[in-house]
Amino acid sequence: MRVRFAPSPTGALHIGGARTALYNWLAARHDGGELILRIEDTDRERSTPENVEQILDAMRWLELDWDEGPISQAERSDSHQAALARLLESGAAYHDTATAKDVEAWKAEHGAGSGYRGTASEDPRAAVRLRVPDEGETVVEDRIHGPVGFPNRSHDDFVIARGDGTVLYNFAVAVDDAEMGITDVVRGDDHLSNTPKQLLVLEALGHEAPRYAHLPLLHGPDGRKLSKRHGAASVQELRDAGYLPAAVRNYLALLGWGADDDATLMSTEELVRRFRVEDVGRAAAIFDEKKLRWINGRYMREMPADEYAAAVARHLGRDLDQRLRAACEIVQEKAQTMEEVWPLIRFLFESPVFDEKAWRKTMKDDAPRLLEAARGALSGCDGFDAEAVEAALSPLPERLGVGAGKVYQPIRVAITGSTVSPGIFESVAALGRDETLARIDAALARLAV
RNA sequence: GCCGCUAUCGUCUAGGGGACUAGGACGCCGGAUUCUCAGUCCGGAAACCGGGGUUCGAAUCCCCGUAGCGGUACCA
Repeated sequence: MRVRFAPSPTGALHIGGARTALYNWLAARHDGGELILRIEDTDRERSTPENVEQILDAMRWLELDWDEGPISQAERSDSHQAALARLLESGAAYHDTATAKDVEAWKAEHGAGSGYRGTASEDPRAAVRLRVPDEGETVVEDRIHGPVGFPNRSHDDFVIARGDGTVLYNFAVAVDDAEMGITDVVRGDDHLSNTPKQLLVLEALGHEAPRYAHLPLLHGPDGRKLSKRHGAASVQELRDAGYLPAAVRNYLALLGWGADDDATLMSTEELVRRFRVEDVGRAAAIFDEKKLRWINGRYMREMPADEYAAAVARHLGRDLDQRLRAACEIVQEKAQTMEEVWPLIRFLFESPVFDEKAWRKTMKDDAPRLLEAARGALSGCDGFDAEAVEAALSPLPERLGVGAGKVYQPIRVAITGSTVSPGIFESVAALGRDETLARIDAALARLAV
């Protein structure tokens, strides 16, 4: 099996494109086949090196490797020209000077259901059209949709090369897929209507057609086509939002495809083993970040501690020192994304910034008494790991005759500035005795004012 | 307009004529775990687009609507 992922470099790789890449990759790896990366850059305007690099970047981040390429479609123009010449010579294609307006006029005369048919011109600088039969239909044997028939009569003799001789997408794709020995084309549904044209080109050239599978499109939460308005719509945005590549692969795999036993969390190895193109659904799916978050959280919690710490360090752009390791230990159970990590551990690296609302809520009249008691217990505490801290603090509520929250929340606010943090014992232990006492003192001073 | 595709809880889906009082997951709501938040555990609400057929029987098959989407470029 030889499959290909063939994006056009028009900017960042979108989630829909990422899923197409993933499905091709899964199909290839499942089958022991090859994945070819081809860049559809025949539109010179939009195809910049930066845009190409963005796609490669996204692929690498997703950890989807390819076996051949990236191959520039534009650089295959010699092959395209040769194929074009053959069609011109055999009469399967012809030069035509007709403009869009001419085509429109022709249709007005012949009926909207009839495709345009032109007449051959001697002008070598006219666009080239492919002759489409008037009778019969072209059938796409799609692995997901089943057979889909298109009446030939409804297709125009479509343009395959511009007046300047450069070829157009539907022609280039057909030639490339055939010449590169692609056995399976797996791409978005938006290409289903293009497929009969490519089939017509293939037939005119005498090439065998690959198998086709058209994936349902991905939509945004409003049911419309996915775009920037929908938040994290590109792979780099997903990365910046703190998602893990493995979690993204898992989630994307589930968008349009499901294991027969409804399994949700699947390792990449499991996805490779179970994925089958013919099991992909037919309806468009909506990208739901909530579920991605949940899956991501599961992956974050299940990561080995070392790997987790390394990933956090990388995301934060910080050195992985002892302090960061300690921070990771107390936060791993809590964060759903990498982005959520920093706010929870920040207090270990910087002085607390007091959230005034939190302060007012917790620092009530008896706060000085409670903080003094906590301070005393902690300063006299034997050792300072989480167990020791718990042993020192846990008798306090009963001794002071108040609820546990009454004692712990002021401490939390004093050391973190916020009412939200990792567990209080772990947080205090990670901060260390000196700093904890200093922060409690600072809070006490602030209260005295 | 023309040519296609699609249609099960809010979302992702299971289902492929009787096993369906339509299952699972996310989300949501409620409860528990009372150091916050998160997590975890338990429970709950929540769907077969509409109308015709076919059949003893339809979420499952067919037709017609409707809606959404795609193509209809000398874009990809």
